Amino acid sequence: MKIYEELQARGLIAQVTDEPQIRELINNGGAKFYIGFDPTADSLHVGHFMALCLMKRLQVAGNKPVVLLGGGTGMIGDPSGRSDMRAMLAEDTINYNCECFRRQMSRFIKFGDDDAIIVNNADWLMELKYIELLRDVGACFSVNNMLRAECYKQRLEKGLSFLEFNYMIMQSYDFLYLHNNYGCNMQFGGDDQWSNMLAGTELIRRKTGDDAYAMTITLLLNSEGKKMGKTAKGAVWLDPNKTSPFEFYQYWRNVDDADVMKCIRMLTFIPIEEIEAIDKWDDSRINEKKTLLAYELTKLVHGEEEADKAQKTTAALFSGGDDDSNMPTTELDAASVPAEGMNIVELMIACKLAPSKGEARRLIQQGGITVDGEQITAIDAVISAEDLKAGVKIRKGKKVYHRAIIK
RNA sequence: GGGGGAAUUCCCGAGCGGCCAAAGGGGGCAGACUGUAAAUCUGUUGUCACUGACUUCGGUGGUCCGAAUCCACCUUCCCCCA
Repeated sequence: MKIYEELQARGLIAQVTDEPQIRELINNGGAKFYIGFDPTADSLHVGHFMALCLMKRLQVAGNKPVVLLGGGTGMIGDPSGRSDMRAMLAEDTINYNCECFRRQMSRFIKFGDDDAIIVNNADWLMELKYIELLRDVGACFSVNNMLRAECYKQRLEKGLSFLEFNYMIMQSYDFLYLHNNYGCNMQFGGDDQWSNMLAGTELIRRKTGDDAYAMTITLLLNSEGKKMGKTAKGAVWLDPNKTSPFEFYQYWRNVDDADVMKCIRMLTFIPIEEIEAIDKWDDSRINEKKTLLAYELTKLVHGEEEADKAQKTTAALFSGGDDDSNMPTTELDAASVPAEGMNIVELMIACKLAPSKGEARRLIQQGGITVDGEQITAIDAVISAEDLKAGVKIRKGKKVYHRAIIK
């Protein structure tokens, strides 16, 4: 199976500008393609991960990848598909984020002259002269058309600043620049980027007469149509300091039944034939599928060792083993613990299991707190200093485990 | 440039000068049921020294015994006309 067909089989392809051409190009390793990443945070997330995986798949098939860091476009902020304006980022923050991205990416993609290359659009966008750009590029854009773009729909109801309106032009300019200077003939991106990417191919055609292509990756949506990789607390990050491998593992272990196969297809590198076989498994093996998904992904992102640890810890917690070595742990300062022990409410605050004492009490009153397997019923319960020295296992609700120990 | 409207708690959104820590919904958290799923039902959802006190309704001042509510100015946003 060739790469295009594989991407298709995995359900990764959302939209393409010219299917026969693109198929031909990438199946024969003829594409020099780029994917842009705007440095909106100090860590990559799952959406970025999908793009990086795509990059890898295409690279293996002989195509040349270009990573574009959006040091310049990050100064503007992409309004596509958003209902309100992004917070404007300071230049320092953007540069810092770019550095973080670069470091994380090098774990997934091999950079070098013969491998992937990485560029930053700040290098050319920041130099642009306003009037010059307007005459050179601005003349090629129809405001009427831009306003019709799907990606602005929500924003036209609530308000779109001129700053953000220019994002599409900058992204198009990037494509043109990479086409002229690096021989890029294709752009990939999330499906929300479709309008921006089309504008780029259009601009290249107008300025150079060359054909360039664009293809978008299906956004990873759950069965309710919401973006996956988000939790109440925010995104699921690839940075182990922001989302621990255990949390990462748990996120995927907990996906809805309806979404498991889609995730396995789109996110893992398990061969298609195997995936088809897994898809035929009996419903009673649904949890096996989830475990597989969680393990595979954790392995890809954090490495085999971390994946093993996360899996072991999970087995211990949910199936009654006793390996708690990988559990999130709070080390208490011996001096902060009174000789007679520590109040449970205080302990929960110290472990950040509750943001306020009120909430800690509520959790206890509702029967949501267990210490070393015993449910706590009184809000004035005290955990003895001896127990804390040995380390206690606190469980909040069904799935949150935490260990507290005096160091 | 002219005219009109809006800003409330995590989000949306109600809110008579005192009975407002502020209706309702969403989301979150916990409990029951389950399979670490979904759906459903129940409780809960500002902070603390918790029958009380304190902080909160865009910002700053003011009126009043008392302000989310009234007044002035400021900031931001939306709509209509140009």
